[in-house]
Amino acid sequence: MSYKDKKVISIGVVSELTGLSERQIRYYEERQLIHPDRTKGRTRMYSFSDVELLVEIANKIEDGLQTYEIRKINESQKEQKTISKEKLREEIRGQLNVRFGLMNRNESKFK
Amino acid sequence: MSYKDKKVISIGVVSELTGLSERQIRYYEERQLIHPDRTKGRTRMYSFSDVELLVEIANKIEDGLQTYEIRKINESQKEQKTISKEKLREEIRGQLNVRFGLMNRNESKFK
DNA sequence: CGTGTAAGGAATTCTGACACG
DNA sequence: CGTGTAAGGAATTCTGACACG
Repeated sequence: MSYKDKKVISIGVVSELTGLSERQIRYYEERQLIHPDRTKGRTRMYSFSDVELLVEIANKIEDGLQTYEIRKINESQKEQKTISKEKLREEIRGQLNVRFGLMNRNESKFK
Repeated sequence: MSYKDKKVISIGVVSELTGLSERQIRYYEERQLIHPDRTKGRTRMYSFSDVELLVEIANKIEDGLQTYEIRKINESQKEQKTISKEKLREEIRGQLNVRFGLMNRNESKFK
C-alpha cells in the first residue's frame, strides 16, 4: 500500500484540496460514498485516494446523479475483477441516460 | 510534485508514523532540520517526505550526532547537483568518525 | 543539548438538530 | 435530497517556560 492510500489527512485539509465543504464531505460518508478512518479522538482521516474519489463524487453530483446512484457505481467499480470495464461503462451510461431522460430500449437498472 | 511531497499531515499523525514525540518533532524544526508548512491557523503540516526525513534524523541522533551536524549533512545532500554522491558519502563518514573518535589522517571538516 | 511536562489559549473537529426546498 | 448554520463539547495544536543533565 502506497502513500496514496494512507489515511493521514484531516477533514479541514481535504476540504481545501477538494473545494468541498466539511458538511458535504461528512454527508458523502453518511451516504456510504467514502470511508475515512478514525483516530482515537474520533477525528476522520482521509487518503489522497479518498481526495480523488471525492472530486469524482462532486462531479457526478453536479451531473445530477443522486448519492445512492453514485454509491452503486463506485461499488461496481470495486468489483473490477468480476465486471469488465466495458460492462461498467454500459451501466454508467445507462444511469446517466435515466438522469437525462435519454431513455432507449435497453432500460437496464442496477439490481 | 507528487503526493509524497504535499504537506497535508498534522503533527499528531506524524508523531504516530515516526514514533517521535511532538516535542522532538518541533525541536528538530527549531534546529532547522525540517521545514513544515503552516495553515492559516498556525498548524504545522508535513509531507510523507518529511516523515521519512524525520526517521533518518532520529537514527542519526541515536548514533550520537548533534542537530547542527545533521543539518550540515542534510544541506549538503540538497546540493546533489554540485556534490557527487561519492564525495557526500565521504563527508558523512568523516563526520561519523569524528563522533566515534575513529580519526584518520584525513581530518576534513565541513566548511 | 535534547527532551519531558504543566499552563493557558486558540484553532479544529465532532455530533445532533433545525432550516430550506 | 443535498447543504448551510448555530451550539456545545471534546480533542488537537501552539507558544514560552522551567527542569534535568
